[in-house]
Amino acid sequence: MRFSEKKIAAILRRHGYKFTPQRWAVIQIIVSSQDHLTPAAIYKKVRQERPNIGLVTIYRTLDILTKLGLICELHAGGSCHSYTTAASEHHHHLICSHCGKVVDFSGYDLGELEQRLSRETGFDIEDHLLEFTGLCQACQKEVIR
Amino acid sequence: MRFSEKKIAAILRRHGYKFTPQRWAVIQIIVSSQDHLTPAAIYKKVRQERPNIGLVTIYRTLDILTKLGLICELHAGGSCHSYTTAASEHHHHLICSHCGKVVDFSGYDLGELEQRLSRETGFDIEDHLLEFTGLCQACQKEVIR
DNA sequence: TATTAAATGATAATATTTTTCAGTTACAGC
DNA sequence: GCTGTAACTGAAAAATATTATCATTTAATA
Repeated sequence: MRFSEKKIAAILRRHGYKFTPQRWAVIQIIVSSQDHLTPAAIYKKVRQERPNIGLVTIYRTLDILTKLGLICELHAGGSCHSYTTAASEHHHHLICSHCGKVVDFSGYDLGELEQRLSRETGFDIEDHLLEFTGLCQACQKEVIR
Repeated sequence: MRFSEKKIAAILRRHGYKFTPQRWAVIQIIVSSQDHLTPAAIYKKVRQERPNIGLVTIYRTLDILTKLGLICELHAGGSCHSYTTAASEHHHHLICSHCGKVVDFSGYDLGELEQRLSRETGFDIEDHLLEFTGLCQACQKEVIR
């Protein structure tokens, strides 16, 4: 229920954004998809329900949703500029390189490594990106390698 | 000496590519830069020495060098489609979000996590991406937050 | 040195993202 | 419920980024 209409509306308003049917449509498409989608793919899907929506609105909405932490970008496996639901507060991704399916995982602590790196390099570390790619169970059967 | 002219020439030839002055120029620019560069930035720099080089050659060379594992793409901190030297066999990155400086690190083993994820999700994991972002020592002094 | 497959640069085509702006809409305050 | 207003939208154009095509040139081999 993290992405109920009410909840999303509240989050947007709390940050000074309006809750519009266009934004809601974009969120629904991303949340209801198992895999990650590019802006163009989201545009295509959303237009099936709202034929008048503009691509620019997609880009603007993706920016806002990313800023609010409701969705996140993927990078590994050449999937730059693809988006998926940000299911939990802090998490990492496991991406199927064949079907694009995304599985979240959390509970892995990089704190110790972060401290080691800080100590060794003098960096003040702010953030990190950890993603795995591979074949999901379903695709392993399908793909002959 | 990992990127001596002789060594690079040998690697290219071994894989059926020719060693051209254009390719050597691109490699030198990337290797001699502390931070990561976009194709456009590389183009601009290389043109100072070879004004006739085409942008297409940059793209083609980046593709080849990436395939050969001599350079690698960065992703964290909005730096998608930037390239840096692949200094060692297997390594991860620490990227300064202010000046773009890249520090490599290795010796951190994700094998255990990988096995846990494999077991829990059924994925056959092939690859991963681990990058940290933060402020390098020099930039910490400069940037007021 | 001659041969040839591969690489180059110019140009055009395509794809992606951002900007601009006039008209529309959500929503806070009445 | 209405109204005023700031925020949002869609269309079009502009700006960027990337890829394809092709005639010419070049590196590498014998």
